[in-house]
Amino acid sequence: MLDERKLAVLRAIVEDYVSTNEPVGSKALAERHNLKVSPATVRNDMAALEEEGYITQPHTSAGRVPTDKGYRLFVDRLSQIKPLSGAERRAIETFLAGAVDLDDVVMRTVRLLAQLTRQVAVVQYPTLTRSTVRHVELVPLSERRVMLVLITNTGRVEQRVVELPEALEDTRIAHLRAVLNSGLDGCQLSSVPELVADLPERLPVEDRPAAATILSVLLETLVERYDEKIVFAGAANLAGADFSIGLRDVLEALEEQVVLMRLLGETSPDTPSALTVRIGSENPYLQGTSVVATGYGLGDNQLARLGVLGPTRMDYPVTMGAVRAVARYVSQILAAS
Amino acid sequence: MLDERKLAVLRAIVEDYVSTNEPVGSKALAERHNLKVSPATVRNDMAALEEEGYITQPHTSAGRVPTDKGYRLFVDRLSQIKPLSGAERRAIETFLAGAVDLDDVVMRTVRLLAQLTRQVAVVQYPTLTRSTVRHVELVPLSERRVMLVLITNTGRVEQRVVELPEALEDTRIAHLRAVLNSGLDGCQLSSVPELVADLPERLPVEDRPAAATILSVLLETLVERYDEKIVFAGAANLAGADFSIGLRDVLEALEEQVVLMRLLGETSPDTPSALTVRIGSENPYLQGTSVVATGYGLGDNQLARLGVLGPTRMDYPVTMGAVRAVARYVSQILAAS
DNA sequence: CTTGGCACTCGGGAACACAGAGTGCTAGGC
DNA sequence: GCCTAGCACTCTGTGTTCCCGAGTGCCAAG
Repeated sequence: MLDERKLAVLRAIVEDYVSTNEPVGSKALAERHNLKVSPATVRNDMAALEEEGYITQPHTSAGRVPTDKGYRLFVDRLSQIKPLSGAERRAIETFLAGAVDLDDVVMRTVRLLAQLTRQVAVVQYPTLTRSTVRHVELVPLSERRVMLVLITNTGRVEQRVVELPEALEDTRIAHLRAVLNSGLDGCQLSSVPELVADLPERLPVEDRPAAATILSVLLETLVERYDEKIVFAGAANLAGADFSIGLRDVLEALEEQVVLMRLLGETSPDTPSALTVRIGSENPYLQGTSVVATGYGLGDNQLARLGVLGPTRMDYPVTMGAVRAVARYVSQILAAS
Repeated sequence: MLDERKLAVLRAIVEDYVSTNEPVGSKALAERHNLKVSPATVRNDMAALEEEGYITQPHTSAGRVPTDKGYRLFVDRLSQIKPLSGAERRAIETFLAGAVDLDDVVMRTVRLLAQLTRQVAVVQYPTLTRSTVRHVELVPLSERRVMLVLITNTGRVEQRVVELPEALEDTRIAHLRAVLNSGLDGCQLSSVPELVADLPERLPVEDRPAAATILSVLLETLVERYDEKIVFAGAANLAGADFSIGLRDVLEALEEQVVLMRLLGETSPDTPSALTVRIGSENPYLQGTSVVATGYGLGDNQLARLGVLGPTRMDYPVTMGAVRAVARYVSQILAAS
């Protein structure tokens, strides 16, 4: 049905349309790419491609524009991910290496990605769920108040102030701390609830109320952050772009953690570092936009996702290259720290 | 020069223009506000106001539009800050009260302010400079690595991983921790550098290298965050608005911490809770926009600033009311926690 | 000082024509 | 059987013209 040349025509249409933002006609196409056939032949192929739903014309007698289905075919079979230049790679490396803490890593990553792709970049904070406990700290603030600090292997720190039901001496807090640490150190966060279930029973009876309070806050901390923090940058890049939906809708979506979360999608367990590309209407949450995303994190243990959001008319090979590269580098940084 | 009626005309022009977004003519003006004079008289007054530079006409024979100078006079002398409704106040209170930690307080505040004003809201994190040390914690991570945690009276937590020059036993870390806390507890952050200057000398000589390393990181933490974190929300509200400069420029400015910082301006030491209003060209960093900002924080000890950014054509009385109210409530919340 | 009258100006929308790009179709050539 | 050249057709976008109406400034009268 679609021979080699028709595919070449489709590829040429996508490339031209992406770079010029204008419907591409048969004549210009035959000239710019050396297809070695006449415009008339190209027109026949275009008619076939349109018949199959890969391209469409905005109005009679304008050039052709790829449909979502056309972009999909392009991404899946007609294009190759474009690797970054050496200069870009070095720039990424040095820029990310300068980060001082997790906040800084995430912030730098999202800015970098936005700048590299000239799109809106979205980065999810490393999820607690699969990370492990590195340390639990209890800091007495006053007689009846304790600060609970949870440190994970990704460098994330969560803290909560806990109001105790009764005063607790420092030595008893120290004991509790020791018990918590010996029980939880190195464990996956997701397994913490089971591990602490019977903990109060192993304590002296007079410590149990305080321990129960602290534990309930600890569990809350785990649950609350299940739907993770997520940040974006590069909104300025939306200014020029034209979406089929309103700019306002896109900006609103960007400020909704939940929507962003769904846009990034889920990491497939078998191929954690694969790139996910959702094109236009394939995207259920924000039609008219495309999302390129991937998981990142420590080794195979992908902790979170990052990606970019842009108009359907996007340079997919370049964008995919940038997303993949940034994901790799930030994973390295996380592993090293 | 400007009698009562001319001022009334100016006020009417500002109010009408803000609500309709169209140049306002003499006839409509005489009708809508009962000025009890004829359009012709209004025209004479308008001519005088234009002569003085308070209003201008986009083109010959269109209505009049306030100039920056006109808005300035309106804000200073012709309008009253509009208090929020009871329902709004209660909504603010309950919404802010639900915050779990400092991040959450700031996040909720900025969203609230954006929603309330339908503009872009900007909130600076409470500055470290004037806040005080509540606790310093050293957490041994491994033999040669320690996590330094700094907790302030505003609930802010800063953490850094410190690589030690040599292994250090837990008991010696505990001792160092005790020394640090007894020396710094309750002190203003700005005075920390002096306080720790001679600290290594008071320690056993074998602890000094480690102590020096830890202290240098501690000081870095203070300095690094001097230019504070700052967040915004409500970018979607820019979609409808028309600035004299490009939307892209505004969005870019919003993502630059430094620019945001300058936009919010500085809190005057004598009148810390006063509202700052910068109108259009008065604003050196982002012409064509207006900024309404104020300090907030604990009592007279204003810690940081918050405000909104919008088009020059903005409902100043309402916006000022919202900014003032939110600043008060968030100050309360901070004081209580 | 205010008011009604009046001529003037200018922006914006409607109607219109036109050029240019692109198409589909058909007939002829390899 | 596929490719190509030619041709008539169909759009969109742009530039032009025209006209209406809102709004003004000025003047003379109350």
